Amino acid sequence: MFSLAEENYLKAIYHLEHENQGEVSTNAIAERMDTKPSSVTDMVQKLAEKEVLSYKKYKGTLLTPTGRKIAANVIRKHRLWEVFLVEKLNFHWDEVHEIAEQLEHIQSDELIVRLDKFLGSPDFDPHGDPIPDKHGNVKRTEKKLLSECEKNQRGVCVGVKESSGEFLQYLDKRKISIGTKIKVLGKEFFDGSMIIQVGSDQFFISQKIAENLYVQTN
Amino acid sequence: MFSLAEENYLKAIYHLEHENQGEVSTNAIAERMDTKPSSVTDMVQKLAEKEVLSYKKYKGTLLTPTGRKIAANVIRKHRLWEVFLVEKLNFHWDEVHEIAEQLEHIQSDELIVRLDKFLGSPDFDPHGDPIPDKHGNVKRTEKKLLSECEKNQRGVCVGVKESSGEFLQYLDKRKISIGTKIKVLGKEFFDGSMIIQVGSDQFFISQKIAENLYVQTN
DNA sequence: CTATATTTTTAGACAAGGGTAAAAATATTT
DNA sequence: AAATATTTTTACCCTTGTCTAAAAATATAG
Ligand SMILES: [Mn+2]
Ligand SMILES: [Mn+2]
Ligand SMILES: [Mn+2]
Ligand SMILES: [Mn+2]
Repeated sequence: MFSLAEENYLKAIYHLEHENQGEVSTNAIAERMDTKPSSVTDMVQKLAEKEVLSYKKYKGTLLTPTGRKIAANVIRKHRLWEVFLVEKLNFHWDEVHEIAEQLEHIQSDELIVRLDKFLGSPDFDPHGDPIPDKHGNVKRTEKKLLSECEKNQRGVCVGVKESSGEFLQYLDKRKISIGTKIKVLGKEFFDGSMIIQVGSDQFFISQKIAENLYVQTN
Repeated sequence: MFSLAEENYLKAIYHLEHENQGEVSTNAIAERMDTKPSSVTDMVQKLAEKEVLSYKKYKGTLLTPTGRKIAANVIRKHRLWEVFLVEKLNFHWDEVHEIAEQLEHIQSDELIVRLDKFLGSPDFDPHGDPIPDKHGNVKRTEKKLLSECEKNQRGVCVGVKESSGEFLQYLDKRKISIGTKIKVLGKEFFDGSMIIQVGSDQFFISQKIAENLYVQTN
């Protein structure tokens, strides 16, 4: 029904819509997909024909309900496969994204029904991101960046914004993973750096770290 | 390294080489891959450039050792995924081939190492076909078609030649699967039909059935 | 040993997806 | 309001993998 390339466009536009709250520009898509704006224009016009997104020249695009559902399903598959890779094949959470990028395009509804059951119908992937249900609905949780927390606030790590290997490996070294409790002991206004407590360890983190860690506060 | 299309050609040629013991003709490849001879000529010339097969105009092709290894690895992945689908996701053996056709192209050596371990390093797939090892070596077992058996011979079902849904469903109805013991009670020379015993059931099978069931005799 | 049939290759076209360069539209400065 | 900068689109080309039609090579029959 939809080619690998089309699925990747829909997924990228879905994510950009949520990040930017509104129409998605041609350039934004091109940058995200690491391709050229002219290629994006072509594809977006094709997808508009197929009625999975609305497009007006020079005005940007928005997914239709159909398009959003297709995109959410690809993301569902991506995240379920990531759970499989970590939980069943014992991959580390920083090793699974590239493989899931391939697996998310396998076409078989029954496969996903069974994979989901096999994994115990997980709600979140190994990076703390919510797994859309079979109808494309996502349970969005209250979360904020650690950098938005104040001194003495406590939170539980629920996800990462960045998920590069380097960053995830840093978190590992600091023994931070999904579910880890974090307390802000101090915050430097000049550079946004913090002193935090993780278990019995206390250490310094830069603003760059704090800006890429999602926590749920109570 | 090799595209999905290229992998499929190598796999088809690998199988044809084993079936026909020798060079594989352009037409044979076209028929197997459900494509046109002219397309095959194009692809075969490209693969010869890449030195995964040898090709002389009008003479047919043979895989090089490199080509054979690549093909065996695709087959390894196909069969390991089939084991996964049947053993872990509880698919039926007649439902897994199409999905494995997609999964066999996922590119990640580490994934296959771990999948193999997760499955307990199986030697055979759900249809009784041997799984090549990581070097591309296949343990070929002594097996023959049930149609080649004589009256009163006993054998164990070790595989199927056909693996269409219809055939596998027929076998199910008759309670025949890999490992099932079969005894030939009678054989009709006129049409090749047989009376066989499976467990406590005795029934008639046509030659078409007997020609598509592999057994190991002792 | 020709004549015919079959197989295989070549030549040219097409669709998908992507790239360059230039034109057109929109945004931002002055 | 013009001038300039940026974004977006168009026009055209490229690669992969496919197809049709015709030409060339090989195999088969008389
Ligand atoms: Mn991912
Ligand atoms: Mn993830
Ligand atoms: Mn199969
Ligand atoms: Mn099989």
